[in-house]
Amino acid sequence: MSQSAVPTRKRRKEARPSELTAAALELFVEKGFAATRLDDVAKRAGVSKGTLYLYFDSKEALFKAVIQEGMFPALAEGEAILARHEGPAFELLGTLLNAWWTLIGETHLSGIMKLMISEARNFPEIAQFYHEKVITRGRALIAAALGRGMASGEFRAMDINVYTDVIIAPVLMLIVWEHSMACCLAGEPEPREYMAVHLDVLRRGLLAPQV
Amino acid sequence: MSQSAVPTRKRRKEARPSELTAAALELFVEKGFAATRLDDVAKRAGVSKGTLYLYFDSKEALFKAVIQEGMFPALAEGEAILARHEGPAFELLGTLLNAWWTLIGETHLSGIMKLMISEARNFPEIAQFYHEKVITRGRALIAAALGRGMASGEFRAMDINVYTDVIIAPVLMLIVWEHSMACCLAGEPEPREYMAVHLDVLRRGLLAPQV
DNA sequence: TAAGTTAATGACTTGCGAGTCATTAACTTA
DNA sequence: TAAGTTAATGACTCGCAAGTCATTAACTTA
Repeated sequence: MSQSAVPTRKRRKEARPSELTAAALELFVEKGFAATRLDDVAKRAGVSKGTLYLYFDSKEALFKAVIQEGMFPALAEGEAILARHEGPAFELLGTLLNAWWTLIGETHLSGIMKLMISEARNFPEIAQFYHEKVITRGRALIAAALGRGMASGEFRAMDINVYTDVIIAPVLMLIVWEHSMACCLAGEPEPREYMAVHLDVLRRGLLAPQV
Repeated sequence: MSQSAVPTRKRRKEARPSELTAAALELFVEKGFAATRLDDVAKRAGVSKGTLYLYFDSKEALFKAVIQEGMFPALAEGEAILARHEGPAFELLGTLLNAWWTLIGETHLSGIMKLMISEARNFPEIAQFYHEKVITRGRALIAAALGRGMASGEFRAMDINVYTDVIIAPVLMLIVWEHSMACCLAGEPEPREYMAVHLDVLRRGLLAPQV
């Protein structure tokens, strides 16, 4: 008997957790938390359901782990950009928004945002955590860029908090859209083009009138 | 025995369907489709689960009904605004966006948008329907305002399709936000203020330079 | 007011999926 | 290579919620 084709089970204690959260992220984003079967998560991670329970106590614990993973490196990179940037504040703003798209929007991490929006009301404590540790921190990046431009007179006077939200919204919406209405994307603008237009509107909308 | 307090059952064939879809909308938006129990929907509509099945064949049929209800009157009103408006295109744009907020954003109808985003990938056919009949039609309103302004020279030249999406995004995001991260809304700007800032950025971002 | 019609009920069935655990087999080390 | 350790498995339990249906009671009309 040739048992050469039998996929022998392997012991890979280190790799399992991240493989499981990655699989869970994909399925949670696609189907939602409640509609995702743990059997399917395990299968996608190439493992049995029993193994999943070796690493996570419950479905909710898995969810929490999915949310807590990722994101932080991207935020740190954003903060590094902010710290090292010299030159026009509008350029900084553009760099930050583009980094956002490159580091999060284009990657699987973007799914976390859609997932959080869908499930926030079912997991208020996790939403709270996410709001404090991720959203607030991300928003602070944009607010800092606006503050810098206002201080230097490059931007006109504005209410930074409100403007920050208005500036962030199209980027978030783009991400959310790609994870939900992806089926109806024919005729939609390319993300890059969309981002360029957004920046274009902002340039005219934020800059102080030339003296 | 005083049975005066007993809530006697009433026969109200006409009113039931809309009461049931209204209850379902609230719960679907709050918990998501899969996590909502039909017992709870029925209870909120003041009816038993058996009654629910008198009017809807299945949970999915109920979902479809929820999505199909509403929205159309608001779209019609938007189209009426477009048809009757005379004067500056930017004013038209502002009127449309404000009407959007008043007729949808502030009402329960706004939940449909969040619901659709959360569930689109689980119900592709319904997402398709919603995209064609609602989104496309709503987007056409904004696009028409932009077209009018460009034709008259009030707005500078632009790619109308892309700009339409960028303009709509903050309004959608505001709606979605209020239905998901509502728990963390302390310190967030008021919707009206947010809308005003959005329009303010647009005014400067869209208008052609004064000659 | 009695007979007929149908809206409404809620106890019941049933299948599905979260969580368990005794067994297996991949590694370790003596 | 044999004994010991633990990662991995998958068949199992058990509760929950979708969907059913025989019964009840609110209306109708003769």
